[in-house]
Order: sequence, then structure tokens, then C-alpha cells
Amino acid sequence: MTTASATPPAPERLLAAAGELFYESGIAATGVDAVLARAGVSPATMYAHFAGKDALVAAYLERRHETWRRTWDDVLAERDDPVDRLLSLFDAVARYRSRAGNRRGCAFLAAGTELPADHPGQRWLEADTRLLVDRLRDLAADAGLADPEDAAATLLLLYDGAMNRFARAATTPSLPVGDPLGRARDLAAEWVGTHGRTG
Amino acid sequence: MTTASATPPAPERLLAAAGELFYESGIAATGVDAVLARAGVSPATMYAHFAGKDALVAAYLERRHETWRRTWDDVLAERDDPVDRLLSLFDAVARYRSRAGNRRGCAFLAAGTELPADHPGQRWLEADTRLLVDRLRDLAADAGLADPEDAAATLLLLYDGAMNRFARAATTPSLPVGDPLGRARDLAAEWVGTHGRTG
DNA sequence: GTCTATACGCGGATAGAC
DNA sequence: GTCTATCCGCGTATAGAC
Repeated sequence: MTTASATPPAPERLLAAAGELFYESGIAATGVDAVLARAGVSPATMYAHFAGKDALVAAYLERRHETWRRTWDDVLAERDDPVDRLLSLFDAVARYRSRAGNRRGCAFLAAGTELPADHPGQRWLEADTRLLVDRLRDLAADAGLADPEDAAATLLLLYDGAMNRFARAATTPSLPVGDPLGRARDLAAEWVGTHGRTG
Repeated sequence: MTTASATPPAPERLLAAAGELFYESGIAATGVDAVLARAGVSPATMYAHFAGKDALVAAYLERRHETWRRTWDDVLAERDDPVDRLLSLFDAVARYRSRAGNRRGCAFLAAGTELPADHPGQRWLEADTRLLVDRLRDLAADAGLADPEDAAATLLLLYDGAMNRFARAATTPSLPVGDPLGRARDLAAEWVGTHGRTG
């Protein structure tokens, strides 16, 4: 039997530290040293588990992708109505963000501005966009919308808009943030009501 | 009389080079060396005109802010109808992006993920958000909308959504980009029509 | 104002012991 | 698996001449 309060193994501590620092301070601005210090791990140990910083970054993005997908899965499992399922995107983001360490905007969009085109983490940025577009298209089709592709594009736009509003909040704290997710959801619901079955 | 094809002075060449590299490759990922090489300027000359990389970054953001504001001003000067003026945001972005070197997403949102909170360039990120929110609020009021603040928040969300769609295009080239600005403009026009004078 | 040459620190990565 | 100690390069910045 394992003790609940035991210190997690080094790779886990590294990913936890990387998750906080990369997200809060940016990937390029965060040195490997800072991750090691927060994780309480020595350089050699890290390089025994990860090929280098790039691999650590990719693992960080993979973990975020999995967590996010699982969160959306969970919310979807609670919804029956087809339109509710389509709009569940916004509820899932709200739940995802309710966890600690998600106050800033979208980690994938942020990474997209930081990583070069050939970075191993790019794979997860593409996976993020693909998950959103493909799933929204399918859910829109299930809801009987005339043009699922078009619906997916519209909801993605609203989703991205809400994400960016959170990013702006970090640089312009004087401006009240309001409720971008609620706003985006309302706009989406309205759009679905108007354009739903007409095309 | 000055010759038209004369080489611009060093500070101008530096800003031009910085503008391309910072925008295309990211601020943190772009070394001063790369800017110097592209500008054809020696390190000492650069440091004679800019206190350091941070100052160069701030100047880069200031220039982008001024160019963008001027572009929007120009478009506004061509519009009379109050609703056209409110929606001119999307036309202005389209014009701004039509110039070379603006294929990626919003430089200010990108910078927000890269710069630390105390960076001198933060001033221009805040200025960007302020310009958008304040101007949209005023234009919404001019258009007689019941809740200008609310209208500004909605249009900002749509604007940010379109910007992010361009950012995603860089990481997921397989997905057709479509016309995010046109989509955002249509959604905005529809919203204004529906929520216009009712609140 | 602009150059060449150089100093200096930091961040990424490795060697070798335990 | 994990540590301490160290290497190395690159990116920022400066010195000093023209």
C-alpha cells in the first residue's frame, strides 16, 4: 500500500513545475534552471527522463491536451440535448479554468507564438485545433445544423475570442474582465438558434 | 533634394528588421544578432540608439500601435453611417493585414504571452486594448446602441476570435483559414441588428 | 555615427560519483 | 535514479578606434 502524501517521482514533479512556469511566465522566458529549482530535481535527473528542454515542453503540451480533452469528455457525458452538447465547449472551458493555474489565456495559442515551426510540441498545437474543429463539426451535425463546418468555424471564433479576452486581462488589469465565456456561449446559442437549420 | 533610393538611417533599418523578425519568429526567440544582421547594422550603433533589446522591443510595439491606429483612423474617415463606423474595425484590420508582414495573428496578443509584467513594452499592449475598447464604446454610443460598454465587449470578443484564427493558421496549415474577419464582421453586424437599441 | 573586436553572464547540457 | 560539479555556446552588451 502506498502512502498518499509520499513525494511524487521526479518526472511527475518536473511536469508539474513545468506546467506552472511555462504557463505563467512563457516557455521561452522560463529557463530549465527555474523548472529544476521548483521541482527540486537535479539537472542530470531531468536529462535522464527528458531528452532536453524541447522534449519537456512537448510533454507539458501533451499533458495539457490530455487534461483538456478529458475535461470536455466529462462535460459531454453529462449532456443529452444535442444543442447542449454543441455548446458544452464553453462549459468545459469554464470547468477547466476553474482549476488552479489556468487564469491566463490558452496555453496552445501562447505556445504557437513562441515555438518555431519544427518544434516537437507543434504536434499538440495542431491536435488542439483539430480536436476543437472536428468535435464541433460532429456535434453540429448531431444537432442537425445545416452547415456543420460553418458552425464549427463560428464556434471556434467565439471560443478563441473568449480565450484572448483572458490573455488581455493579464496585460490590462484595469479593464474589468467580465464573463467572456458566458458572453461567447450566449452568442453561440443565439447563432445556433438563428442559423440552426436554415444554412 | 534627397534621393529616393538612399539607404535609410540605421535606427529606421533596425526598426524595420525588428518589425519583421519579432513578428515572424517571436520576440524571445529573436536574438539581437539576427536583427543586427538583417538591418546591416553593428552592435555598437544599435546600442547608441536603443538602450537595449527591451527598448528595441518597446519601440517595435509602439510603431505597430501607431501604424494600426492610423490605419483605423483612415478607414473611419471614409465612413459616415454610424453602424458602418462601428463595424469599421473589421475593415481596418483587413486593410492593415493586407500590407506585407501581417499574415500571423495579433502582435500585441503575442507579445503579451512573451513579455514579463514589468517590461517597458507592456505600455503598448495596454494601449492596444484601450484603443479598441474605448473607441468601440464611443462608436457604439454614436450609433445609439443601448449599452455601448456591452457592445464594445462583444465586438472585442469577435475581433479577438478572428485574430486567433490567424494565429491558429500558422500551426495548423492543413485547416482552411476561410475568412475570419468577414465572419466576425457578419456576426457583429447581426448582433448590432438584434441588440441594437433594446439593450 | 559607425565600425571591429571583445567581454561577460546565463541557459542548456554533460561527466562522473554515489 | 539521483546527486554535485562543470563545460560550452550563444546572446547581450561594452571598449576603443576611425
